Formats: sequence, C-alpha cells, structure tokens
Amino acid sequence: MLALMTPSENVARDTDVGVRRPAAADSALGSPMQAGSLQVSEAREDIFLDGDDARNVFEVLDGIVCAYRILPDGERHIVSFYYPGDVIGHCSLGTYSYSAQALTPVRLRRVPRSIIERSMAQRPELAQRFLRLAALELAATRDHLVCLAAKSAEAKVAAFLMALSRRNAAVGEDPGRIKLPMTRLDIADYLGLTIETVSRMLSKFKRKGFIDLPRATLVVLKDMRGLATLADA
Amino acid sequence: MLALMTPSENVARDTDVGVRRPAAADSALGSPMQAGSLQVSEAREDIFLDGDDARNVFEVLDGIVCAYRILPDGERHIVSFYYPGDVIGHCSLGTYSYSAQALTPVRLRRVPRSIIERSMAQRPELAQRFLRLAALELAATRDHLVCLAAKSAEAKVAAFLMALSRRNAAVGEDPGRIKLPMTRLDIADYLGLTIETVSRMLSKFKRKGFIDLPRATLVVLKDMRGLATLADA
DNA sequence: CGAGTCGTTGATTCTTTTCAAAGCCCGTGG
DNA sequence: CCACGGGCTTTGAAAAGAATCAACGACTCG
Repeated sequence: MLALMTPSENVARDTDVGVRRPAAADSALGSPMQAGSLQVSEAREDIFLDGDDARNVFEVLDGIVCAYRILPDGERHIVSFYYPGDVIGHCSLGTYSYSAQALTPVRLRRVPRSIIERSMAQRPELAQRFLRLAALELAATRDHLVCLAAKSAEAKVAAFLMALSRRNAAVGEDPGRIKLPMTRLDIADYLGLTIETVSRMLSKFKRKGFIDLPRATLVVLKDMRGLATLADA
Repeated sequence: MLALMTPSENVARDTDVGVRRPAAADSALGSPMQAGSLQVSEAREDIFLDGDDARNVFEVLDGIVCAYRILPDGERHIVSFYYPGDVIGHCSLGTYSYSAQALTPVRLRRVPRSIIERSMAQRPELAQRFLRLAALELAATRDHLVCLAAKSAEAKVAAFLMALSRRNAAVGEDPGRIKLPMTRLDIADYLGLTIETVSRMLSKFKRKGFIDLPRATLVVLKDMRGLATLADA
C-alpha cells in the first residue's frame, strides 16, 4: 500500500512482507497463501464491493488495484493503491468496508479467509505476521490521513509523487521515472482534489523545473530535493 | 476510537471490545491486560511520543486521550481520540508512529507489549482478538480519512458531532447531549480546519436551529436528522 | 478583582473549485 | 496511410469556500 509520508517503515516492509522480487519463490504471506487460486481481472473491473461478505484475501501479483468508497453524495474516494506484493482484505471484519477495483489488468492470488483463519489458529507466528501487516497498513493510512488533512494541493501532489518515487526505489525501479497507471481522476479522488487542480499542480511543477512530463502517464523527477521540500510544506 | 462515518461496526465493537460498562469486571482485552499497572496522567501530559520505543499498550479507563503527529512544518494533526474502553498502541511496530496525549486527567492500564506477545504466542484466539481490534481501528481511520478528503467544513463538523452522538448512544449516554472535553483547537486539528472555521460552523448550526450551545463545551442536538444530512453532504 | 486563555465574530485575502473550452493522444475505420 | 471520434488532459476565467488577520467577549484560576 502506498504511504504518503516518511519512509519510516518501508525498508522493513520491503524485506519482511516481500515486495515483488525478481524470482520470488515465496508468497508475501508464506505457505497459507500458497493455497490460493489465481484470479485475473481486467482494467476497471471490480474485485469486490463495499458491503460484500469478506470471504477472500488477495495478494496482488501483477498490475495495480485501488480501494475506494462511494460517499452518500455520490462522490468516489480512493483510500489506497495496491501494488504487486501488497495484500488486500486481510484486515476486514465480517464484510468489506470498501470496494476494490483493478486500475490495470491484474493477476491476483485469491485465498479464502477460512483457510487463513484455520492456519492462524494452529500457527501463532502467522497471526503475528498478519498483525504486523495490519500495523503497516494502519500506519500508511494514518500517513495518508495526515497528508490529506493538513496539506495544500501543491504539497499533496508533491507528496504523492515522492511516495511513488520511494516505492520505485523500494522495488528496484528507477526512482526518478514514475509511471502513472492511474488517471488524473484517480489521483484527484485519492488526494481529495479535483482533476483540474492535480493537472495544474503538475503543470506548475513542470514550469518550475521540478519535473518533466513527456506524456500524461510519465513523470520524470528532475529535482527530487525540491519536490520533497514542497511535499513537507 | 472515534469513527466519523456510518456506524457499521460500532455495535459489534460495543459488545465485543468492551466500551465502558457500569461495573465492568473485565478488561477490554481480557486476562493479559489484567497484568498491567495503573498509570495516571494529567491533562495535556504526553503519554508517549512519536518515535519512542513501543514498549507498552494502554487501555483508557477514564478520561480522553488523543493521538497526534507534528508535521515537518510544525503543524499538529490529531489522528484520533480515544475514550474509555479504547486501546492505544496495540498496533505499533518497533516504535510509535505518533504521539499520545491526555486531553483530560486520565487513568490508564499500561501493559508491556512483551507480556502481550508472550500470551499471544500461547493463545491464538488472543491474536485474533488483536487482529480484530486492528481491523476496527483501520476501518475507523479510513472513515476519518474519507471524511477529511471529501467533505466541506460544514460536513466535517456535522459528522464530528454525529460521531460523538453515536458514541454516546453506544455507551448508554444521552446521544443528544454532547460534552466536548477537547478545545476548539483540538477539534480543528482533528478535522483539518482552523479554530475560526470550527467556531463559525458551530455558530451557524446554532443559528439554524440544529444545535444549542449553552456552554462552549456542551452541545445539545436539536435536529439530529438535519445534522446527519449535513454530515453526508 | 485581574490576568490570561479560550472562543466568537468580522473583514479581507488566498486557495481551490466550478464552469467552460480547447488540445492531445490513441484507436478505429475508411 | 490518414482522417475522424471520443476520452482524457490541460488551460483560462469566475465564483465559492476556508484561511488569515484583527478585535472583542467570556470564562477560569490565582
């Protein structure tokens, strides 16, 4: 899950939870997750809906997924983005409290919660692992929350880019070259802004020399230090 | 922890996690938490700080605690409020990722994490319990996040009042009479607004007949339905 | 009773949204 | 191969919302 603030726990997460590795023999969750079946979804296809019985836990193998909620007034808000290696729905109660949708074509490992719960009852260390996963997700959600509550549009967009850059670094990709698999609307719904504002901020960053924008879906960071400063303000 | 949106899980939480009951014989976390020692803190006293080793878990017995973070630019943001029966720090990693402060004089049960982890290793059902607690806190945090991201100042303040009202109902207090143990600044820092805006919204609600404000620290709800509508918009 | 903190209210400024229109990219079909 | 169409993105101008700056009022604690 994408964390918008300091990378305090990202390193641990990389080694421990298992962000995608070149030839990963092991699932992010170890043996119980091996039991799962493969699910393939197309872009913009819903994986589950807010209110559904929380029957499965998913691990993203390929592609990108978002968790979102539709508010009473019809607005959509994206709560988080999930990348390969991330686990979705491990921390649900009886029903999912948000919907999940593929943003790109995705491959998922789907594991029934019943299996996970059974394994957990037998192996306490597994429960600890899930607890840690929950703590990480909670920390990331708090980061995002703080970012949304206290920051200007400029800082939000800068923080978003920096988060993606950090993520790239964590999985061994180029931290200076950010692919945006999501649309401006997705970004806006994630940051609590409008598409116009997101677009304007990106244009401003480009005008000021912080980034390059060869295509709408590709951001090249030219002054990471400068962007990081904006993100903090 | 205070949830700003639909009361989807609050009922379960009341019975399961154990919000304060008249003569509670049992701790919210059952026997392992019984091992803890009592801690008393004064108003505005910090209980732990962002970055401290996460050595203890706390259960609020009396009074109110907030979790907050100081942003790089010096701004404070309050992530959540904790009421009697709530548990703080159960979902930490190596160090706390936020600070906790008493808003009123508080009594806390303090339990070393080492003890909890030891119990958990022996009793899997305990781990499940903590996992559930984490899921509840995550859900509440997401609710708050969505509220912050997508709502107007008016809706945020209305949602805040409704959340407090629901909490009152859940613990058997009058849902129409809300005591505000926190200052306007606390509320503002929680909702991502300024104190002036919070004050103005409360004045507006009063002027329009939705609430009464006999004292700054007491809100009487006169039109809950109406407020709920505002909160959704 | 006085000082100081907290809360309210008003006027102004700034940011972001809203409304509107034009540009760009990409796939489709002629 | 090129023209066309549709969705996504960018940009501009106007309007709305919240923050800021400033002053006043109310309550609490010595």
